Amino acid sequence: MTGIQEIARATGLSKSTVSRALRGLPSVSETTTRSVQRTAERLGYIPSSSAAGLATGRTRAIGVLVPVIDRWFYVKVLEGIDAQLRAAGYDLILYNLGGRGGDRERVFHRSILRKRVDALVVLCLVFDPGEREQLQAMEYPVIVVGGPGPGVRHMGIDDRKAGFAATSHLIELGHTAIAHIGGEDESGLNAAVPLERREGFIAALAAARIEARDEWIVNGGFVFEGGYRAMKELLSKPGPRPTAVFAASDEMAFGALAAIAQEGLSVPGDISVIGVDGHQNGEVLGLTTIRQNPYQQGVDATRVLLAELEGRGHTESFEPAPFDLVRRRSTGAPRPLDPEDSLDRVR
Amino acid sequence: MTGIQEIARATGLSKSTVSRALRGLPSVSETTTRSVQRTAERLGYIPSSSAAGLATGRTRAIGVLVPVIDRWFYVKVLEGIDAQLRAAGYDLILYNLGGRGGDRERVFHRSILRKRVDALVVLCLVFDPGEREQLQAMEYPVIVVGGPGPGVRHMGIDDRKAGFAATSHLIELGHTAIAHIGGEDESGLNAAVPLERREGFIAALAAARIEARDEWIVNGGFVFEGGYRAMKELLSKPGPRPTAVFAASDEMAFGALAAIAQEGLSVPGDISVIGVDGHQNGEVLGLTTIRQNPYQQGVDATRVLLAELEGRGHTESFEPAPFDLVRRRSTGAPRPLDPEDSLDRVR
DNA sequence: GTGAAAGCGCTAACAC
DNA sequence: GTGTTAGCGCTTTCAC
Repeated sequence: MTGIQEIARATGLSKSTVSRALRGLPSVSETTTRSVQRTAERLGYIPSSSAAGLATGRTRAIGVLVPVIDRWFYVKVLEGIDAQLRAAGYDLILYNLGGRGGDRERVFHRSILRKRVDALVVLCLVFDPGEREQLQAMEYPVIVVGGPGPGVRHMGIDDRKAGFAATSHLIELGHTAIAHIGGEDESGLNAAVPLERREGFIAALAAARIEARDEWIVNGGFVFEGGYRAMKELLSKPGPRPTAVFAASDEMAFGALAAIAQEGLSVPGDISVIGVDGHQNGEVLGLTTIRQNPYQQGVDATRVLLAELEGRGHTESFEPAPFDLVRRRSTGAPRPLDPEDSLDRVR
Repeated sequence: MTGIQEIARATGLSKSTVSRALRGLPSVSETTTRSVQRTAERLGYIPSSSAAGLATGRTRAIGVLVPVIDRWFYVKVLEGIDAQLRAAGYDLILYNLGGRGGDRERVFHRSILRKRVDALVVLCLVFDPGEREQLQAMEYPVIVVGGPGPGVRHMGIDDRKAGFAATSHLIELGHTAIAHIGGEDESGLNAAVPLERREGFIAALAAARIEARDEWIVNGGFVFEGGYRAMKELLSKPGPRPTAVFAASDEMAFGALAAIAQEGLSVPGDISVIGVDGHQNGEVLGLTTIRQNPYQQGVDATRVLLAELEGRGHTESFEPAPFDLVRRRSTGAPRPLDPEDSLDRVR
């Protein structure tokens, strides 16, 4: 009900001065500013973001486009973005594609295009050419966190290297029978991350002259339950059993650990497990992992966008985000070979 | 760049007709509507939500206020809200308090109060009187999902009954040495939920004439790691060991299971565990739980708000949301007593 | 340091 | 079914 106008009337000032005072512009005398603020408070003034948005062309809101919400990585990035936005006084509009086929069309055609936001952070999505065109068309800054895609700059770890590092860790421990739980991300939304981690896996094997077995590469869909099922599948296969598993995410690794425990096997005695992410629960569970910092990635991405909105600089590409190996008790050297095998060797 | 005006010019129609056509109002001829839409498409027209918002007083956005993001329950409710909002063409603005002390002030004074949203869904928060006043002041509909608080209507399960049901299940199995992992929600934001579940626990014990032991009520902060630590604490205490544990959330129950496994004890042989929530991972892990449906609660809450925004009806209070007991392998009868005890009994 | 006036892009009476 | 006319509540030149 109360607008800037009423405050103007009440203070005997003009609308413009009130507006300036409310925004804390330096061109207003301190006395005036204080008086305006008091009056605003007293009258219960509530600014209208629509009006301000219309006048300035800025919404002071940033959109975040996520494939699905229910995933550790996305939540952590979201937290980082949110923290940064809060500090800057921006609001966060959440666009959830909601999994496979979760009408991207709607998001691209209706929501995002409404000039609701000043910029967009996209998590782990690869765009089709039409969508890229759309993004280009609205002129605001866009940044992808999490998986590289053609035509859009992105921020995140080098997933191929991460996969390589994880696998190399297992190899260094002496493993040669190594499986991989990866997968099409079940949300079907970004092929890049799972693919690259798998490539790293295969490259590491190749570098050690270990043959990759197709039947030891299974799909865990990047979720706990998927990791569990994938591990069960690996354990139930005829023939030799892998002595180590590289899971492309910690959540899948947790599932794998659950499956292993349920089968009465021990970790790392029977099987070593390594994940990727640095999920906090890994500490308690003793999961060795390739740790990254999605929260920080969210923070950094947001910083870049905010800087651009304020007209300071523009960055076209970024250093890969850092990751490191955290050794815990889920990985160890493989069991010494069976007696007969050993004898074979000795001969 | 392109506004409704340009379309008017290009089609030779008036601004108003274009506006109507764009919104698909029935008072416009089909021919006109189609022509307008084509032209809009051709010119790459992007509507301005600020302008529409200013003119109508509606933003077509709904705010969701969460204590923290990183929690299964909140994420599920969020998913439900989001699905409903998408269907209705509304955007979702996420206000994250970000844990204890996560400047509520900012949210209340700056963001929400900017008329950014038409309505507000609040997850599990209890407001202080000042905040309630604020909420009242801005006239839009508010609904709380998850924990009852004074002065605001809410939707969710009866947490006291849930706690009672969980504990009763353990008692029915024959347990009398029952511990509780609950806690101040570490985000410090809503006392109601943990308190009520604990009350239910105590009431169930009382109903069975079992004495509640203070040292068997421990704080798990509603997170996995907290559940783990709480369980460790319980196991390390001198004196008799509980034969069953009621964890106030599944995430804490998972942590408890991890701790139990790590101590070399068996479930439910040595200790039974029951949780609350119906977390999907509980299926794989075999966790008995009091299942609720936060997704649906999100959907329902949003429906109520949208209905009110469209002027159809207003509901002041709701039936408690349903829950049910899901029996899985984490609970069972306690071990028969020790021989000597049995002898004692026999005598 | 402050004010007057124009206008951001749309919607909503009200006419016709 | 379509056009005309006012605003919605702010910001922003441009004056003074």
